[in-house]
Order: sequence, then structure tokens, then C-alpha cells
Amino acid sequence: MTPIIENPAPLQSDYVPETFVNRKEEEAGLQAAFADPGDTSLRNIHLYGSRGQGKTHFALSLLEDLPDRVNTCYIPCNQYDTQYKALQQIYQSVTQEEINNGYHTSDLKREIEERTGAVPTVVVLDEIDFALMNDGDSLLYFLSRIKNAENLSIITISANHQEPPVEERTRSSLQPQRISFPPYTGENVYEILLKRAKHSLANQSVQKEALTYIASTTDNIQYALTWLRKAAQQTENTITENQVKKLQSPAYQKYIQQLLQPFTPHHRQVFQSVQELVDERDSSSIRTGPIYERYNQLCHEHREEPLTERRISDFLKHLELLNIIEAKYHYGGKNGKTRDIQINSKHINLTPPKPRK
DNA sequence: CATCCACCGGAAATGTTGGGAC
DNA sequence: GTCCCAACATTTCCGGTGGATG
Repeated sequence: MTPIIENPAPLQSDYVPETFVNRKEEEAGLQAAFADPGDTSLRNIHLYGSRGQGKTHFALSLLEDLPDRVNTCYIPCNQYDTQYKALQQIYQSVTQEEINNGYHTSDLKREIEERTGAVPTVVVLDEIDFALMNDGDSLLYFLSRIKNAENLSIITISANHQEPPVEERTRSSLQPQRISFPPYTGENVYEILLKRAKHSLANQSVQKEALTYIASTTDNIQYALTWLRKAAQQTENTITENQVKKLQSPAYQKYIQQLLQPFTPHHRQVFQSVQELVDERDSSSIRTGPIYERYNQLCHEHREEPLTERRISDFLKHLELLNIIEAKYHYGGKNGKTRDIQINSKHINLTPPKPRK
């Protein structure tokens, strides 16, 4: 830890602040939906917004504020990405018992159904797209049609879909209220960073311009905080704009590392392959074939067995859901059926920042 | 107008792990 | 233990796609 960091916590991305910047409307919407928590009816909610706009923190602080008699369960579906794994988590939450594999899905469902009948429960399904990709909407269908549905609230969170992409029968019983998180403005990002810096760093240790630069580059708070944290870790006295500029790319790499952390080494190698190819050819888009070839090469260099093309195709989809690559699908055409893949540059705005007043 | 590109993505198969019942 | 079953990650298999090309 460098001398300017007095309290590292507020710069961590899992730090949940007590108040939010520019999220009054969303807060009101959420509170209205839970006006009467645990009483007559709990609503289902879908939170939508691009990455780093506070969706997860918002849901977590909501769970925090619920009365103790309400049982809560937070499930990051990028890690618990099948119906079964998610059911296990919910089971553990409602029974307070550890559980291993081997039980039938129907046993888990029955038990969950019984318990939620007695205790009001709120389940948050973060990164819901990952669960939908594997098992479709079977989990949401079950949860939305559970006995005593008024005792169970389902909060889904997605950075990719305004509405949960589910079949009609599920949509009609889920009926989620949608809350959108519009992107933070440059001013918002600045304010958030300043607040965190005040709670974390020594007085006078950050130049205003340094924060301004970050704030004018990205609206993704996760990335912005990773960036500021990196700067703070490398600074003895004062974080300057210049220093921040130099750290832009390493900070983005670090941000991606964090995103990919819950995934397999293969995911990281696939992403590395995409990055290398984009760097080498500076052609903006790459097709699936060359990516798999490069991935294969990387595996051989590491003396590891590569997975098959079919599997890597799914992993590319994962990277897409994480919004770190963008894919344009061609279902036929002069290049056949394939995808054009690009590195997502949305969070890296290379135009020089506008000076602040 | 037939053919082809080059991989998409569904479905079934495989091998592994961890149940409960006997 | 042994047997059978469920779920998982991954592999294997393959029909399908539609603009470009001749």
C-alpha cells in the first residue's frame, strides 16, 4: 500500500456506498415495488443497464435494507449458470443447509416451494443471460409459477437485454417491472470518483484533472475505479493527469482480468487470442476460424489440451455477454456462416477529454 | 440459377461425479 | 460395496444459412 491510500475499501469495486449518485428515480421505482415488503405481494423486477452503472450494488443494498424476516439470496449467474446450480444456491439459502450434487432437480424444487411458502424470499439473479444461455428459461419459469408466488420476488439483472428474453408463458407469469439504468454522465462519474477518493485517499493527493480525464473517458464505474486504484497504488504523492493517461490501457486490461476471473483459463486464452489478432492485423474485425487457430497455438505453447471449436464458440458468446467483445453474426454470405468479432472499444474513448470549467 | 463459403448452433453421445437404496 | 439415476462439461455429429460468384 502506498502512502496516499488511507483506506483501501472505498476504491474496491465490491464496496457498496451508502448513497448513490444520480439514481433517485431508480431508487423510487424500486421502493415502490417493495412498498410493502413481505406482506401481501412481492413484485418481480428486471434491472437493465450497461456495465458499471450500479445495477448490482443497487440490488445488494436493497437486500440489505429488507427486514430480517425476509429471506434473501444473491446469485451471480455467470458462476451459477445452470438451472441446477442456481436451485442449489436457493435451496441453501432457504434451508440454511449445505448441499452437494446428486439430488434430483425435482427434490430441490419441492423443498424450495415449501419453504418459500412460509418465508418471504427475494432472489436476485445477476447476469441472468448466462443462465438463459444454458438452460433457457426453465428456472425462471419454475420460480415465476411457484406456489405462493406472492411470497417470492425475483430480481433479474442484465447488461444485454431490456426485457428478460424468455418464452411467452414465462413472461406472462413473471411480469417483471422494468427499471433501466441510464449511463452515468461525465459529471456523475467525476462525482462518484471524487467521493470515493475522499473516503480513501490522503488529502490533496489527486489532481482534479486526473479524475476529469477518467470521467470523460468512461461511464463504467468498475473500470473507472480499477483505473483510479491502479494509479493510487503507484503514487507516492499526487495522482496527476499524465500518470492517469499512461495507465489507461493497463487499467483496462486489469478490468478485463477481473471480469474474467470467475471463468476458466480457456476463456482468458480465447480473449487473449482475439486481442493478439486485432493488434497484429489492425483490421478491426476477425472471424471465428483464425481465433480458434490462435487459441489452439496458445494451448500448445502451454502444453495444454485445447477444447473443441464447438465449445470455444460458446466461450466467445460468454465474452460477448461480458461486453468485452462485439460480434456481428452472418448467417450466410460470401464468407459463409460466421461471426465478425471486434474488441469492444465502448469503454475506451480515445478522443481527448474536454476541459472542465 | 446452382453452387459454395465456413462456421452456427441444436441434439445426442461420452465420461465423470455424487446422490439414495439395498 | 453395488446398482441405478441425475446433472455436468465437453465432444461428436451434422443440417442449415443466404449473399457472392460464375
